Parts: sequence; structure tokens; C-alpha cells
Amino acid sequence: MPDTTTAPTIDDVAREAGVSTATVSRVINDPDLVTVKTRERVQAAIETLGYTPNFAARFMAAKRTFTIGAIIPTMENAIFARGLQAFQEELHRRGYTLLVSSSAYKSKVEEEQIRNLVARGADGLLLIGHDRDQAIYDYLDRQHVPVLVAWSYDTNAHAPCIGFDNRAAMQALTEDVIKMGHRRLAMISGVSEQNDRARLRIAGVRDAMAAQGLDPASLDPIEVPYNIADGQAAFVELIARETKPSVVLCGNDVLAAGAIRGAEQLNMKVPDDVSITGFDDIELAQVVRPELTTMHVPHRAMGQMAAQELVGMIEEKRKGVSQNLKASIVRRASVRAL
Amino acid sequence: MPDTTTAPTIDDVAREAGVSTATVSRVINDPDLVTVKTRERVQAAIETLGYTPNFAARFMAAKRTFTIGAIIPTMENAIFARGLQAFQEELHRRGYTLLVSSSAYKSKVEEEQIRNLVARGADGLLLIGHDRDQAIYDYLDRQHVPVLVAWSYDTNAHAPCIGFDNRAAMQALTEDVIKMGHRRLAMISGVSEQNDRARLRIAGVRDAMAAQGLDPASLDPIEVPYNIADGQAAFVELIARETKPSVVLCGNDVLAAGAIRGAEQLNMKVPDDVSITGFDDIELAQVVRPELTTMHVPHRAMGQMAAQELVGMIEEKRKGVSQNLKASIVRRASVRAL
DNA sequence: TTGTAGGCGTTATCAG
DNA sequence: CTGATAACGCCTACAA
Repeated sequence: MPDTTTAPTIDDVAREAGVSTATVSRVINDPDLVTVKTRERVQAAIETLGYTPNFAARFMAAKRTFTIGAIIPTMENAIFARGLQAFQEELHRRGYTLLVSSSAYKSKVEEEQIRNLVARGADGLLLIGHDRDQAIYDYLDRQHVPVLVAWSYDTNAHAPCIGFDNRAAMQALTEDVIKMGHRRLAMISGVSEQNDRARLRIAGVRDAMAAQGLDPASLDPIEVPYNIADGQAAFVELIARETKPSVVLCGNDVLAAGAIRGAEQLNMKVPDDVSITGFDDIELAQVVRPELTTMHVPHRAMGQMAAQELVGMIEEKRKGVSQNLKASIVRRASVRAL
Repeated sequence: MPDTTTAPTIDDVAREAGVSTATVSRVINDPDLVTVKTRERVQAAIETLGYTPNFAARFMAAKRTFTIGAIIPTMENAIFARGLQAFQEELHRRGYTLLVSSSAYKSKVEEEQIRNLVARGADGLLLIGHDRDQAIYDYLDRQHVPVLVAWSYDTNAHAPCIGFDNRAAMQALTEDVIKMGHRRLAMISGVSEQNDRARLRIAGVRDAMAAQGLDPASLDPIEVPYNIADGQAAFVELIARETKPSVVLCGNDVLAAGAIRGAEQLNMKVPDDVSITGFDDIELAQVVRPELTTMHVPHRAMGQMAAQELVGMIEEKRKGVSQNLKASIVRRASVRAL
């Protein structure tokens, strides 16, 4: 009598089907190696017992899990949602499962999650941005876990990446704004510590200022967490400065949405009294009024390509090749020419 | 010479520290059982080798992973984000790691993810809503994996739940609207198949209509996926009907945001020409213009309580106890009295 | 085509 | 307090 109080194992299936465990294993992993007849018998046994292979055991024996881990800074806003969705879809298509954790933008937490996912046998990891301790890369190296970085392109970095040039993109957007006549620039940035995207976007604004004859040092960005309330508060603070900005460049669309609220709060009209730009072009950018002028990021392409590349690295045991995707300016109503 | 091409194991640590593997295991899992001296020696060895215990092996031996799995319908919009964040934080506080997958509202995918998480040794599972095949609950039962359902309260269901009464909440919101003078109601719902939240919200609208002397059968909800574009299209379709609605009740805030865009597209003023309501009270509700009258759901409380309850079920090996949280109407500018 | 048996990295039991 | 050693469930040579 089978033990129903515990999950069925491959032994139970073997016994039920009257074959060896090796045969059961084969019909699961390489069905062609088994006669149709026995295969069917085994499958029936699996069915009636409701057997599911135990991943842990499988992993220990085979060292493969067909699982990929992704650690994103946050699930609270939609910044990574679309890209991750595409990543997951492509992974699914290739027979991999995605496990995701969020680090709340805390590097300690991220490290913990990385170790966790690795210890759990993730065949590969997707990380956002390059900024993290070298020790983590060393660890990943020792564990032979392929890592791919997304959302940021930087060939000098330790890991291959599928992303875009945050700095150049922000420079382009800023130059566009300057060319529309803006001279008094202000910026609301995400917290730049351990966040290359935020850091590089600030640098991009300064690049543009320098290129257009403005003083880069005069930019004094406010750094706040990426959420609407903080963006709003930062905007109010910015407007209170002695030289009131004509445009507020935001590190992302969420912050920009907050800035728009800040403007409302101060009874300022956007873009008549002040222009505002975002970054990322998430759905939110078209929901707020006025719609945001922002930098469009190819979220889905990035996610999909990342999946392809990471799976390639795993299956072909090769180094990843980085890709620099194109981000492009989307001009909408939140900026006006002066 | 230690093998540096492969991850260090407990054996390596034991050798390095000159103790047995059992001792190493002890300093990791129950440090008090070991002398301070040997403990320190072992910890040093762990440090220098960069050792991380292998979860799979650990799971096989101990049958515990301190991991909890959550499967949410989507990560693309923020509906579940805040609650999940709170869930994760509470879990982290209690020493558990959260692994999340998204099912894209597809029951087949969800089932796959469930099996995956279980096979992977999840100590417990968080699922959204009650609607799924009985077979899945049976499977979970056989595997002795505790399950908790969130976002929906229903004591007749197979699993304990931490949620709110979707039906009663929607009824309350609808009655509120009716009492403001609205008689021509229309609804944009999420796809209700395998989605009790959507289904119950429709029922709630009908309950309210019946209670207020309107004909429930006259409601002919349009069901679309939960996203802005579909909400917009549905709104346009609704307005084209022969009896133009005075209020459009939406299954959630995302759909409502879409409806607002639909109104803009048709040059209708909200709430002057048509009122619109949402559900969930996510951040989006306060970003759109006009701000949404909606049903506030206690996302964070729900997530936190779910974590507490699920951990309790796991650690005390007991049945879960359901909780009916209170959702409350938030009146903002998208509805006007007639 | 199928079966046998060793090993994967830990934990836990039982001695010492 | 510490050390052997037997599981845990599966995969994979190797044999038959």
C-alpha cells in the first residue's frame, strides 16, 4: 500500500509501473530512449500517483534547474515591469522558469538575494545595472553562474549587458530641451548611490549643459527615492530656490509624475510656467496631464534580448555579448519652447 | 590544494577548519551547540572559502527551505505591487525569502508555476483569489504545502484567505453612486473567467442595482484584460450604446484610467458628461485627472497579515484562519451627483 | 531497451 | 561537544 501521507517519489512510480527508476527518469528527461509501450505505462503511473520530480534532488544529481533568477530594485512601480514580463515570456518559450526577487534598492538585500538564488541552483542571473561590490562578481564567478546585466550599457563593466547608454540618452534629451531655449535647468534624480542609471543620468545632464555652453557645476540635483510623493516634494523644494528653473529634468517618469503634482500644488501650469521631462516612457507618462516628454526605453526588446542572451550563455557555456540598444526622445506636452 | 573551479562544499569548509562536516553544519544551523573556539575557526573557514550552503542538498536533508512562493496574475500593473511588497517585508523580517512568479492571468501557467514552486521546496504558497481547479488544491494537499489566498475573502473556499469581500465592496460603491442619482449604469470588468475578484465585482454591481430598484439584468458588462488601452476601447464601445450611461463602473483603477482616456478621446468631460469609478485605490488613482473615486483596498495590511498567517501555518503546522479586511469608499472627483 | 549502483551536499541520529 | 554515517530523491555512466 502506497504511502499517501507523503509525496510520491520516483521509486513509487517505478514500482507502480513495474520498471526501474532509471527508466522512469528516462521517460521524464529523454522519452525517446524508451519503448512506447513502457513509456505509456510509466506515464500512466505518474499520472495516477500525481508524481512531480523533486527539483532539489534533480538539481543535485544533474546540476541544472532550468531556472533563472532576476533581482530587480523594486516591484512597486512599473519601471521594470514590462521588460521583466518580456524577459519571462521569452524564458518560458525556451523552457526556463523565472524567479524574481526585489531588493528595494538596497545593496545588502540584493546580495542576499543573489546568494539565495545561486544556492537555489539558478542557472543564470539577471541583474539591473552594474553598480555593486566586486566581491559579488567574484562570488558569482566562483560559482560559475552566468550573469547578465540589463538596463545599462557599459562595456567596461564586469558583466555583459543588454541595455542602453543612460548617460548619452539623458544628454540627448537635455540638449533637446536646451535647444528649445531653456537655460535654467534643475534636476530631480533617483538616489545615485549604488545606482549607475541614476548616476549616469545626472552626468548626462551635465554633459549636455557643457556641450551647450552652460555651467555643469550649476546643476544641483536633488536625489530622492523613486516615487511620486518624493518627486512632488523635491519639485516644491526646487521651485523655492533663488533661481527658479524653467525646466525640471526628472530621473524617471515616476519622479516626473510627482513633479507634475508639485506644480499643481503650487498652482503652476505645465508647461507654461515650468517644463518637466521624464525618463523611461512607462505607461504612466501618457496617463499624467500633460503627457510627459520623456526618453523612450525599449523595455520589451531589452527583456527579450536579455533572455535570449542569457540562455545562450548558459547553454553554450560562452561569454555574453553586450548590446547597446537605442533609446529615443518622445516629445509630448510637458515641455514648451521658450 | 582546494579546487577553485567549483563551489566550495561543506566538506571543504570542514577540512579547512579541521573539523567534521557535522560541526560545520552545527555552526550554521545551531551555533550554540558548538564551542566558541571551534565556532570561530569554522566561521573563518567559511569566510575565506566564500562558502554558501547548497539549498538543494539542504532541502533534501531537512525538508525545509525557508522560502515562500507567491504567484500573482501580473506584474505589469501595480495592482499587486504594494501588497506584495509588504508581504515580502514581513517575510524577510521572519527569516523567509520570497520567490514570485506571474501567471499572466492564465490558469495553465499558474498551475505550472505552482508545481514548480512546490517541487522547489517552497514551504508555503500565496495565491491570488480562489478560482482554480480543485485538482490543484488536491495536489497541494497531498504535498502538504500550506496555501493562503489573498485579495479575496470567501469562507466557503478550499483555502484560508486574507482578503476582503469583493462583492460587498463593489455593492457598496455602486449603491453610493446610485444614491447620488445615477440610474444608467455601465461596467467595464476584467475578464471574469477563473477570476473571482472580477466575477464578484460584477455581482456586487448587480446586487446594488437590485437593492436600489434597478434591473440587474440590464447591466451588460464588457470584459477586457486589465490594461489602459483595453479600458479605453471598452469605454468608447459603452458610450456608443443606445442608452448612454451616466456612470461607468470599472473593475479596477487601471481600467478606469483607460476609461478616462476614452472620455478624453470622445471629448467628454469627467465627471460632467460621465462619471467614472475605479477599484483598488492604487497610486494611479490619484495620478489621473480627475482623480478617481474608487474602493480603497488595504494593500499593505493585507500583505503583512498574509505573511504572518502563512508563516504561522507553516511553523505551527496548523490550519490557516481567514480574515475579512475592510475596504472603504474613497470619494474623489471622478463622480458627480446628478 | 532496460537495470544496477554510485554520487550529488546537507542534516540528523547515534555514539563516543 | 564532536564525529561517523545513514538517509534525502534523482540522474547517469556502465552493464546486461
